[in-house]
Amino acid sequence: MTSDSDSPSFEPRSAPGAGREPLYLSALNETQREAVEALDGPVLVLAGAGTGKTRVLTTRLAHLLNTGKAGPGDLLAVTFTNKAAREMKDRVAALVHRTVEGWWLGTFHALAARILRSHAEVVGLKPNFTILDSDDQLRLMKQIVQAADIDDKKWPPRAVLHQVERWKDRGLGPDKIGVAEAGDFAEGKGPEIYRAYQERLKTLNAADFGDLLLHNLTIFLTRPEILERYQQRFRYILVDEYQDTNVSQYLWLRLLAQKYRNICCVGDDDQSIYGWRGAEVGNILRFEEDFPGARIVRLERNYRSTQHILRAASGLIAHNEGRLGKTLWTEDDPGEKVLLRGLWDGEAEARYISDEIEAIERRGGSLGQIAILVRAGYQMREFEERFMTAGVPYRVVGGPRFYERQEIRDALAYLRLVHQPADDLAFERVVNLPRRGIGDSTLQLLHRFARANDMPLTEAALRLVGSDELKPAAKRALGRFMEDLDRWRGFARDLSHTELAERLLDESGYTAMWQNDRSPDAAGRLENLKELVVAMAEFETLGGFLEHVSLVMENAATDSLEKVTLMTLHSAKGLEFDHVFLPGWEEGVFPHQRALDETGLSGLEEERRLAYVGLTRARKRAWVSYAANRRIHNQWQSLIPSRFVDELPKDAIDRVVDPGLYGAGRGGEETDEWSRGRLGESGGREFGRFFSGGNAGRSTVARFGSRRDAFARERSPRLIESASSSRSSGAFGVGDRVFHLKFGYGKVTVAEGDKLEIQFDKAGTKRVMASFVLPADQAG
DNA sequence: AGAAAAGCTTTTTTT
DNA sequence: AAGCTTTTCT
Repeated sequence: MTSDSDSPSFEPRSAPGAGREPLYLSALNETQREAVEALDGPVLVLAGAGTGKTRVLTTRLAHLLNTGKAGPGDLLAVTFTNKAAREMKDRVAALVHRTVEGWWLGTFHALAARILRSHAEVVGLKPNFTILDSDDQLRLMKQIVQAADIDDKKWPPRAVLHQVERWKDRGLGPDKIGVAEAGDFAEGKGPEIYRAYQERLKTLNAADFGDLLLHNLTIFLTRPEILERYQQRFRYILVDEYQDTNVSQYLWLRLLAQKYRNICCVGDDDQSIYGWRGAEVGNILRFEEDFPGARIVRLERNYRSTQHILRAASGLIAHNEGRLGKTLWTEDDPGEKVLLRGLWDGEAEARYISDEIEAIERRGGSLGQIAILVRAGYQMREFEERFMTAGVPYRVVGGPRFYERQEIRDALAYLRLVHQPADDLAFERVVNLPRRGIGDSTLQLLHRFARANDMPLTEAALRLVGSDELKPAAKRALGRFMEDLDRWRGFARDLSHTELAERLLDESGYTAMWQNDRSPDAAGRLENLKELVVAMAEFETLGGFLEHVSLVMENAATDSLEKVTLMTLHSAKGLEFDHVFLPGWEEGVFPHQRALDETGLSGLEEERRLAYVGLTRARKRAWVSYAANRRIHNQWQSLIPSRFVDELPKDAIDRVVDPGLYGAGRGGEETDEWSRGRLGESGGREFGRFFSGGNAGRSTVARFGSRRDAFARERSPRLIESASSSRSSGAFGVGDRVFHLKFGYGKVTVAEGDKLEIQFDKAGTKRVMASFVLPADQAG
């Protein structure tokens, strides 16, 4: 993953302080070494992209242990993502030749959850509280917003939830929201809604992500003796990606570090890309104020990219104001210039990139070293389709997640309900799934009763079943469900959690529901349910498993096959690839329109940092591309190149623009010249103003839907025909023999809707679209 | 009650 | 294009 993964191994026997210095130290450059050896006192490491940040962090941990200054139990190491936590764990384990299980090394959220479980009662929770995911949060907020009697068209629950989360990110509880802060948001009812939301959470015995940190702060501030215990324990604190911390994470760290002041934060202000989630670059800027006498170390030597790539990235980021300022340099070759390409439309762009990929492959490049980094998830589809038709193996990182699938969430709801009876959100989800004859009217009654008595739905249900409030049919149905629940909770005591899951899914009729379902994806869902039970086996307890699910929502099983990686720029942070493609550099797409509309200049600068992150992922070569036309929300729009395109220093790029773009007539060179002139300096800035001007944004985008559709149909009638004709010949299933024009005969090994994975007799395993293959017996 | 059909908005990035 | 909500039909 990182360039310095080939670091020399840690040598436990090269005795500390005994003249000969450990190998892991002499492998560092001077500044890295300075950052590693400054063990005591506050240290801020400003680590530019590709300067060996992870190596510094892991070596520092090893060094702390090796010098005997600290044992594993004295350390707190915090990262942002699970990916980063896992990488640090792996690398530290390799460095010190021992397991790191049980260490306080993990994400902010995981560590805060761990602390909160130990002191839940301080904030009115039970230790088995549920951690809500965003889906649960939203459903909860919907209920609150409806009850608050405000116009939910004007104040959609989504937006309200977002605001509440921002308050939480800033460490503000409902009582700290003043009138000025509340403004006229949600008709001035912001604090009221926030308070209601928090009360509901408490009734549900649940916490959302923001609560994990916020509750920690409450515990630390109201119970100094508890804080003291943790301060004492964590003698040395390390923080990764410090530029992404929000206020409550910052406060959390500051409290914990207050006693020993041995805190080392590593970050890069130029890579701060989570402002929308409450991250405060300011945290990095004020480090010196909070920790007077802090040592600042700058890592500026880049070991990853070529000179041209670095120059392009540096030139771009130089357009931002308010940076701490770093100058990356490298001793690497100039390398190839960044290739900048303008194309007709999104389809042409995808085709161009897949052609380039095949060319790289022919030159002996490895697919695993190629990444396509997009601004937003919806941009991925175009590439997926292209890669499937071209037979380019690819993997999507951060795509639809296993634990977010409907059937998995349903199954989890059953488990949650057994584990934590007050989990109303889980109750609502499964009470009538499969159908048990418990309909809306029964549920409404149930809700009203629960609300009125401030009790969880389960308890309300029990009471109602014991009364005559319900119609006999509903009473019987609900009664049976409650009996079932009771029995399952008994299983939770007596059986292993995997057995529990199996019986639960079976006896609830949930499995049967899918077995009786005739829709094409039912089989896949049943498979997923089996997989879920298998995944559970890796955990000791049901609670442990549920914790994992809510905190580590990640994709299962990444195979080791060589594949092109497709992901968002955000999830690419911290990774690197030989070849990086950056498509979709158009105004409104990247920088994203909403970033400009909602946060203006600071939003734009964050987008620019995102571009910087993208470019600096590349080791050998980077491609930037933009399309003149693109279908967005099912409408064709014509787009102009991103302002970032013009901010790339001319001497670091090669620019090729397809003829006929941007309204010019047909023809090669002249058109090219025209676009260059037009899009350079003044042109680009002029266009840019339309978009940054706020309300003007969308209206400047030309629309020509029907004309373009006709054009597409005219141009490729055969493609459309073949697609529809093969669809009529029926879907393919696993095991079918099929024929593909390019790859010949093969057998279907995986079928996901119209995406197939086929084991070809001659060409190996490929992923292709169903519309491009025929049943083998019809091929001729 | 429940299913099917017909509108209607929606889409940034993630722990 | 897809998901969600509302309406309509059985």
